[in-house]
Amino acid sequence: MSNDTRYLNERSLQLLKTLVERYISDGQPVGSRVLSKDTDINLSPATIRNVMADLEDLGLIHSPHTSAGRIPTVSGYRLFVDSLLTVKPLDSNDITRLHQGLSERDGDGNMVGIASRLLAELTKMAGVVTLPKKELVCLRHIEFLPLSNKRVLVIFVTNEQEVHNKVIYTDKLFNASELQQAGAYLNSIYSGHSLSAVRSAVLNELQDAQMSLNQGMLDAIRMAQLTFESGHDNDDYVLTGETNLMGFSELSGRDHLKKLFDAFSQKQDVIHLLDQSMKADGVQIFIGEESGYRAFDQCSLVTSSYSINDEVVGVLGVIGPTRMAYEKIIPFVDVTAKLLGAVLNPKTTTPS
Amino acid sequence: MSNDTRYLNERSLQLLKTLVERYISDGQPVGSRVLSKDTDINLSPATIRNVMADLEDLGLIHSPHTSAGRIPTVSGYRLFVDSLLTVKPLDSNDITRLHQGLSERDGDGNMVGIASRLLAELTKMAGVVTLPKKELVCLRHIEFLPLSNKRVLVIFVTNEQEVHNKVIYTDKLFNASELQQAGAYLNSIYSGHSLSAVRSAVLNELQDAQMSLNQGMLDAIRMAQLTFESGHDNDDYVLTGETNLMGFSELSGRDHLKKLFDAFSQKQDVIHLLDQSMKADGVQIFIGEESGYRAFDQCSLVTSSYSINDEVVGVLGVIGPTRMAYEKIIPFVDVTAKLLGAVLNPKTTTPS
DNA sequence: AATTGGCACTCTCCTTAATTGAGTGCTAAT
DNA sequence: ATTAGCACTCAATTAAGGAGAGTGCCAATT
Repeated sequence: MSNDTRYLNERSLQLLKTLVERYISDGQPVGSRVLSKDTDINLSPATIRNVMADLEDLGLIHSPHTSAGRIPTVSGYRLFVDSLLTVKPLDSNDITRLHQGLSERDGDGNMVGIASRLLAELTKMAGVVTLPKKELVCLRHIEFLPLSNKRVLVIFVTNEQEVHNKVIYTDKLFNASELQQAGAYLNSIYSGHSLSAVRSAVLNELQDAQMSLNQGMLDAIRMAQLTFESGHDNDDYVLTGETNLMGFSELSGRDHLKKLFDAFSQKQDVIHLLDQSMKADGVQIFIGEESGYRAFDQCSLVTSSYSINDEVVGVLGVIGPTRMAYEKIIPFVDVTAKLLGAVLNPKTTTPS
Repeated sequence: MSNDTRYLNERSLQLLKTLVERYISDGQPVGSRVLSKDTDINLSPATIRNVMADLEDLGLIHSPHTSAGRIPTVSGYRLFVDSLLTVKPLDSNDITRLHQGLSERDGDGNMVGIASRLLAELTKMAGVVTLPKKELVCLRHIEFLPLSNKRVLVIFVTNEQEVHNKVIYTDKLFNASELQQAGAYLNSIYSGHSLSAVRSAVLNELQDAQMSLNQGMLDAIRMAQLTFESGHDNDDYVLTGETNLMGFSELSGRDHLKKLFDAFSQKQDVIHLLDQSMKADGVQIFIGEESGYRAFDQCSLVTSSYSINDEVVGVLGVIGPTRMAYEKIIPFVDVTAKLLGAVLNPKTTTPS
């Protein structure tokens, strides 16, 4: 199972590379004959068979059955993406679409959702984007509107332009102008602070119960507490384009898709997987079983963390079949992550 | 093809009813033998075969092939839902879930999205909800925040608690307090008006160019125009739970699902279909080909319009296989529509 | 020593044929 | 009007027989 290139000469690697490329584009096990024609090295099928036997011994390829061609194993894919892949520059069409989508947003929706949709739409696979970490999301503006029955609609804006809203239940009845003052007060002291900073500051204020606070301020802080008290990020990520996965024959093994979609709605496993790639920055790839979750056995996940001001705040990526065009997807995910980071940054202007 | 009950005696109808029920629950063509055992009328299979032959002549049922049982035709289903169906009272669990979901909203999201998700989740099919008509959505609050590069983030609240946001591009640079004043001004004159009223009022103001307006007011009105100028409702409906449809074997005829999902993303046909049921109020049902769109051949659509203050403003519904449990879905859609209407109503308190 | 042609072998896929079984329609008996 | 009986039809399952693709190995070639 060693995927060390030491044991392989140039020619074997070249052959492995074209084999993987061929399998990715055709989806059929590739045999010695087609490989002999496809590659520029002129070798007879027999010779190629010898090489392939070696590659199989190393665990890089295997045949589904005696008389089929070979397909890459997970290790084979791994070697391919790590050492053999020639990444293509990003399609210029895609670049424009990305820029457009992330800067001119026409409809409702936050950037995270938009990014996810773009990933899915342009790759024709599933796109996933985690919500930015609370510690690094900063509050820009908060506002309260009265509803019936002591309920209050809270609207708050984070980072550059992410709008959130939530309904809270207050202890007493407030009128519109009281709420407006509360909002103004909170804006004056907390605007620019991270959400988690606001949360702990609020808790402190309430505990200390300083006499320097008048009733209105106390009410305001109490409302802030209700607003930020616990996960407004129940849904830790936004996943779109699941239906794109239906098109791939290798995933349509009946309950395979079912399992996959179940995993998506559990969220548990996906979150864990995405968390892993939070640590490293740059593009990371999970191929097939590497993820460790059965539901993703036939899938690959290409992720990249995205950052605000050089601090990693979230992860985004693409989920598709193992047999995906890595050379295009990798730069695509990379660029998207960078653009999303830029557009979320509250301090810089978005690149035009 | 007459589905007039005149031509059928009580017994035939009873038989048709149990046949449809049986087919809905089992998904298998039902033959004379099972029908003879299932129904309380004691009849031999032979007799039942005679009756079935009659029903087939009337176009209410048909066999897929010589030696299979019978399945209902579209007309058969139609007669069933129109005259034979015994609607079940709504499951009490579902009622609680609906109430919870539509009153306590914990996360982000607007009511339309929430309603759609509830429909999908509780019926295990696909849920769809159109956005309320602009003419009847009233503006409650509007607010502007500065972004970089002459861009302005607009946040506005409609009806009771629907939060929208949008980025507009202004002609000149505004600072935060200018924008705040503009918001205050617009709130004072337009709050409580319908969106379309605001739009036309704004246009008038700009054309008249009355001297009674100072520069700040003009700027405010100009921004209102940018905000409401054209469809912020590009996406005319919210569809969720598409993936639930994957589970139904009768839809999984390979490209059948593909066609269906294509239709969903086109939106065109779906919108047209939903518009039709906007006219009537109460629950409406499109069975199979009745919809007129090939993609929905194997689907039924159960819809109901929803109203604010007795004015129909939108439609919501459920999409599933023709073979669905109408007796449960119909009241479910009905209730959901009423609840959504209530919760959107800006003037009343939501029912606890 | 590396490469190649030749050949037997294996295994999937496709087609054809035979068997089974569920359900019908018709007819004659009740 | 209902029912039992019976011949008939047709999908679904199973079995068997190629056809085709690709391999592994060995001996011949460079």
